[in-house]
Amino acid sequence: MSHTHEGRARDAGRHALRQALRGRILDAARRIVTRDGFEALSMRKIAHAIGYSPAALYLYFENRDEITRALGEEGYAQLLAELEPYGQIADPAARLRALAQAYIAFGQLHPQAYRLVFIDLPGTAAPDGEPVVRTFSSALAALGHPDDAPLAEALWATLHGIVTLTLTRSAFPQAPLDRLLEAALGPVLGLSGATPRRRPTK
Amino acid sequence: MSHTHEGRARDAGRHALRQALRGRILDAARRIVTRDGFEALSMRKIAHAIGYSPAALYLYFENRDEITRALGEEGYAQLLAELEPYGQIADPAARLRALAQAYIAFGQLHPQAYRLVFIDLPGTAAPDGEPVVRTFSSALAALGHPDDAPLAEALWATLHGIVTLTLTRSAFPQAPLDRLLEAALGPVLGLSGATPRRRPTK
DNA sequence: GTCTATAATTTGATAGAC
DNA sequence: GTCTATCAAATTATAGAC
Repeated sequence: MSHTHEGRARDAGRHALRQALRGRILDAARRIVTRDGFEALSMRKIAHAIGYSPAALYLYFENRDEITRALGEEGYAQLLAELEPYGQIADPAARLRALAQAYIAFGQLHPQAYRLVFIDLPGTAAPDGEPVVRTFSSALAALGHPDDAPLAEALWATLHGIVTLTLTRSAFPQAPLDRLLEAALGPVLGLSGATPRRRPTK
Repeated sequence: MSHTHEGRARDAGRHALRQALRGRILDAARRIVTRDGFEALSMRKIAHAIGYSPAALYLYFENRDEITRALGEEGYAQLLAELEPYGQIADPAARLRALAQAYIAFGQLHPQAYRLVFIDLPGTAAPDGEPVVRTFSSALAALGHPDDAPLAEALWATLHGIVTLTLTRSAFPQAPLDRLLEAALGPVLGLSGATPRRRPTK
């Protein structure tokens, strides 16, 4: 055991190198998934992408699953990070609208990442509830729907449905996205007569 | 060429036998997908299940894709058939509610079929719009939302989101399903004060 | 029509040399 | 640490005998 001062320093160096290589492996894996989808990911392709042999990967990751799990957590964190700034908007209606738009935009911009996190990988059960739902919950509370968990989950389902249908059904949606969002959020945002952009009755 | 009377009769017989075997192949394939999921489907397993060699399947189907395509169309038709009776309900609100419940129930009862149709297989672009959307559209029209295509698509997205999140995220939903549905449909069904099952203000 | 045999790939993972 | 070589399994699909 190398528990001298020099030993510790050496260990720290090795650790940093190890982390660096783990990072390169994940980078390569992410590129493959982003470009060709989750199905196309294989240990061989990752190894080839970083100029190593397939066997070398097993020095840094237990197996393939550990790599995909890391990618999934990364993607989920990225989504939350993307939403975060919009969660700061003061006006509740504007906040909810912006969050919903950002959620859908993430799905459109990173379709493979979205698939990976919400379709391909088993849902990592969060301890204190899905963070996405909590984000929407607080916006809903500010809108006069305090602690309306069902509404928050329904809203999430709607956004998730819009993203996934867009990803998998070429003919969806027929209507423009902002009309869809309006239809989905309109009722929540309020208000009988306050529907924006109503056609004049002629 | 056997274009005699007897020849035609023989052809008809062969055709019937051929169709019967196609049916047995699809039955076996459906059982495999239903039990183990789309990923588990292989030509070998189908062949083994019906007591034939893998090569024999290629006499009845061009390739694996033709089989999965058939399964997909079948599953979609099954969903529509399941919805159909509820589409006949006279009262518009009851009709919409029943359709939504039936849609979700289908997803819960046939999770692998639902995955196959709406996740695993590329969406078969229907010529005159998604039949599911048309079903909801007509119910919405009867509810005072005539030709509100965005609303119908948003509703479909919500139901699709509920089904797929239930399928893929073990912790979804937290709220009971009927509360979710209420939250999703409440605004569409009407009505400011008409929310059913409201808690007494104490 | 059906089967046997097999080609051509691809995969995850490991043993052992260096 | 890294690589070469390889195992053990799968897969779709086809050629050719019967």
